[in-house]
Amino acid sequence: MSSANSAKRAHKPFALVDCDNFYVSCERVFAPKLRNRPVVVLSNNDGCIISRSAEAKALDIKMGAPLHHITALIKSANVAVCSSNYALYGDMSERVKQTLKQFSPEIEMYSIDEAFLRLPANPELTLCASDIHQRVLRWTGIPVSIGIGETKTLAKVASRIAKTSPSRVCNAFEQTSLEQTSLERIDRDKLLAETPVTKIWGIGKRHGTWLKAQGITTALQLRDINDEQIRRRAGVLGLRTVWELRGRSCLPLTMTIPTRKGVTCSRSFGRRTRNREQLREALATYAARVGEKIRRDGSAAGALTVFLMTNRFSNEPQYSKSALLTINPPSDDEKTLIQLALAGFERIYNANYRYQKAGVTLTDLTPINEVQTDLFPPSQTSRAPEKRETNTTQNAAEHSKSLSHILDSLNTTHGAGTIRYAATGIDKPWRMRSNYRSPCYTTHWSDLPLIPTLY
DNA sequence: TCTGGGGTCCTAGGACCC
DNA sequence: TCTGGGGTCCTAGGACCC
Repeated sequence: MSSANSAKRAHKPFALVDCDNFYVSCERVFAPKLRNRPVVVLSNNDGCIISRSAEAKALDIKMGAPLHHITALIKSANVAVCSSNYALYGDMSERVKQTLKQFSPEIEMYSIDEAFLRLPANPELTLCASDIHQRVLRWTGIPVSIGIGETKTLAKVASRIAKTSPSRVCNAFEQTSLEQTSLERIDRDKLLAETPVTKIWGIGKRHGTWLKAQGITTALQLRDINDEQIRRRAGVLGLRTVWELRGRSCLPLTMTIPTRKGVTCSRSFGRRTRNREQLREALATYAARVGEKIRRDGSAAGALTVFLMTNRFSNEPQYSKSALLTINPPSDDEKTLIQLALAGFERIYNANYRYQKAGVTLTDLTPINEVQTDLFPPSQTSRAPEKRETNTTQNAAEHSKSLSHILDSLNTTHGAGTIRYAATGIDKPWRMRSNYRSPCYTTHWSDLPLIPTLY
């Protein structure tokens, strides 16, 4: 089969730069005592493991393992445990991005810990990748692995191999027109043969199981599958993955941040609750938070969804319900969003269940300055006495909107939650757990690391 | 007692409307 | 001989990603 060789070759290689054990690496930058020992970072609510150091992986601690399942091992192996600290990780991610921009203006931050780069065609690709590795490590303290290929999917495959390579680089780009000088270039068929089909970007559990049933267990076999067969089963997305494995680039670099379709804030509670007031407080809090997010983006929401659910792992009766409310005209106003969330809550609340999780989603987002105002506002059609009243109503709406922005600036300057609506609660007994939280070393003045005086 | 959160895209059935 | 059909909205869930 020569499809890999006959496929049209992309002009410039894609590199995937992937931070190693990113959250653990961030924690280690400012806490050297965490180096050379097993470390794990927990999900929100201190629920399960979402990042592991190499030492923790060696202990066979699994990704996604619930903390309470491995408490004995944590203790016996002296594993350091951190709650997640997204303010720190987001800031470190930005530093990595700024460093990578030195190497190519064509960069896509794909996730908090991964970036695709389009590198200039260069006979010394492997050397260039080593430079990237060195500089990111020196400037940010974060170790990265780098995979290179004709397509994003091939770069991903290569980056997985890079993780186990001493140089942390795997170059799978087939350079025909350029002089190949690197000794590290890998035979791509061999690379694909070593990659289990379930490790390919875009192939999840379900499709992986089906492929195995067809006798397809490696990336090499998937690359050579019949187009129609994969399209029928996995749709155009599956077909695209196969073409990408053949070296035909279907997924371009997206350098502009796509406008978001929706924004969600949802949390599991510290403990299950059926308490109406607590649930209202939680939902008001989540509504306030999504409001903050869209105001930061300069968007207004045209719809709000609120949802409640019971614990899916328990034997208790299950209940999961959502309510969608339209916001007309679209708004970013905190008070409006809180009121709608609470109205939605009243539609779905059932006191017979204990709830584990709740959330608020905003959708139909439009730029705030493009929001259509009402074509026939009451003030234009009503007579004088009513006119005064509607003006008052409109003023109240304007007032409330600017109030939201004042809240934002106060909370930005003086810390989150400085000023907030009383509906969001005071004690918040439903709040999630976060018992092992590290300081916000890089984003809070009060958390700046201090260097002790030595004399 | 204890099992994350935030996304995108797709499908599918029922209600409802013209 | 014959039970229309095409659109949107809502809700729910599946599949995938980090």
